[in-house]
Order: sequence, then C-alpha cells, then structure tokens
Amino acid sequence: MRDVYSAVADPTRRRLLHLLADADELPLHEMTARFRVGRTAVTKHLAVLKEAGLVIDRKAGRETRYHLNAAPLREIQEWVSFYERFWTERIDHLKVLLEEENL
Amino acid sequence: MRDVYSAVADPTRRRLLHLLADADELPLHEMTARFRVGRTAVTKHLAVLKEAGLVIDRKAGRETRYHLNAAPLREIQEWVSFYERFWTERIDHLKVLLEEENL
DNA sequence: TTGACAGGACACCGTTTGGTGTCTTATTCT
DNA sequence: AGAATAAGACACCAAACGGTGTCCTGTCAA
Repeated sequence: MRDVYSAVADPTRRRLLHLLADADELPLHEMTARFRVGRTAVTKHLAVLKEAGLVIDRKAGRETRYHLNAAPLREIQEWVSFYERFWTERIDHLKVLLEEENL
Repeated sequence: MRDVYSAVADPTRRRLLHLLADADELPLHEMTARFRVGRTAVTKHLAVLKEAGLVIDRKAGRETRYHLNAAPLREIQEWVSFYERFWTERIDHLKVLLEEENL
C-alpha cells in the first residue's frame, strides 16, 4: 500500500482524479486521449492511485474502467487542517491578546 | 520554485513542519538531533521546504534558524476540499433525492 | 588564541520515478 | 473469419530523490 501524499504529489495523477470526479467511471483509453503522455504512463499512474486506494478499477469487456474513491484524501484534509490556524490572520491578533494577558 | 504537493509528500519533511509548528523558530542542529538521518539530509529537506515557501530561514550567529510559513498549504486545503463531497455519506442520500426529482 | 561547534558546499551512490517502445492477448466489429 | 481496438506485461532509459561522507569556513567559548 502506498502513501496518499506521494500518490497526490504528481500533477498528472491529480488531473486523473479530477477527470474521475466529473465522470463517475472512465475507461483507460478515454483518459489517455486527454493526455500527452502515452497509455503505458497513464496505466502506471492509475496503478499508483490504486495502491493508495484512490481509484477502483473493474474490467468491462475489453476495457478497464476506473472509478474515484476519494476517502483516503480525508487523511490529507485532517493533516492540513492542523496548520489552518497558522494562516488565519486572526492569529496575529490572538498573539497580541495572549501577550497582554501574560503581563 | 517548487510544488507544495511534492514538498509535503515526504514524511521527514512533514515531521519537520510539525516541529516548526510547535516551536516558532528552530536552529538546524536542534532539528537534526531529533532525526536518524544526518545533518546534510535535513538541510536538503529544509531547502525543499524553502523552495515551496513553507519555511523562512535566517542566520543568527553561527546557527541557521528556521521558521514555519504555512500559507502555501492553503492551496492543498482548497484542492482537497473539492473532493470533500465524495466522502460525505450524505452524498448518497442526495443522489437518491436528485434521481427522484428528475423523474 | 586555540579548540569546539554550526553549518555551507561538494562529490558520490543506489533506488525510485516518469516516461518510452514493443510484444502479446482478449474482445469487439464488419 | 479477419481486422481493429483495449490494455496487460516487459524491458529499457534518463533524471530526480534521499541519503552518505568529507572538506572548509565562520563563530563562540575556555
């Protein structure tokens, strides 16, 4: 099983997730058509996403269809939400208030 | 400048960010002490974080002190929040409701 | 002033990554 | 039945990555 952070680190893989977000289910060749890179490369990216649990694939005739599974992204959301307080501008005001309180 | 997603993809770099979140400012040697890897490796990781704008460094005497700058993480938060609706269980109920409405 | 400490700057190395091309198999269409 | 399409399975490659060790230069303290 693969780390969800590194799965999402690649821009091509993020684009793949976005395509799947709009389409519910897509066959490999249809996705490949929207990229400059070849089929083999796209297959590899989808394999990485699958290892991270971000996509589910099933065979339908001669094509392999992929489906989004966003659940593992929760880990990233929770992780990043921890840092939320650091970019809120209110933090500066709070700092001042706390300093005043300590005096 | 470096992609914030790939900057955060490495677990060691995420740990570095967490250390800085607790400490406001830390010199290199103090961070190195908390890792198994050597100083050179830690320096490289901090360089990556700096390229992504996630840390700010300044020289103080013979030590280099690092400070967290979480702002670039907003991009990740916004990106991941787009997928939030996919893991909310209410989405299933909404789907059913929309289907009923279309009939 | 001499030694210890902090860290920049390299050179180096094995592994992973993102990509290619080719061959083969299974499925669909005519 | 025969052609075309979809995709798995390899082998291969250059570049990036994460790490090391070594050398050199400032800076602080005895």
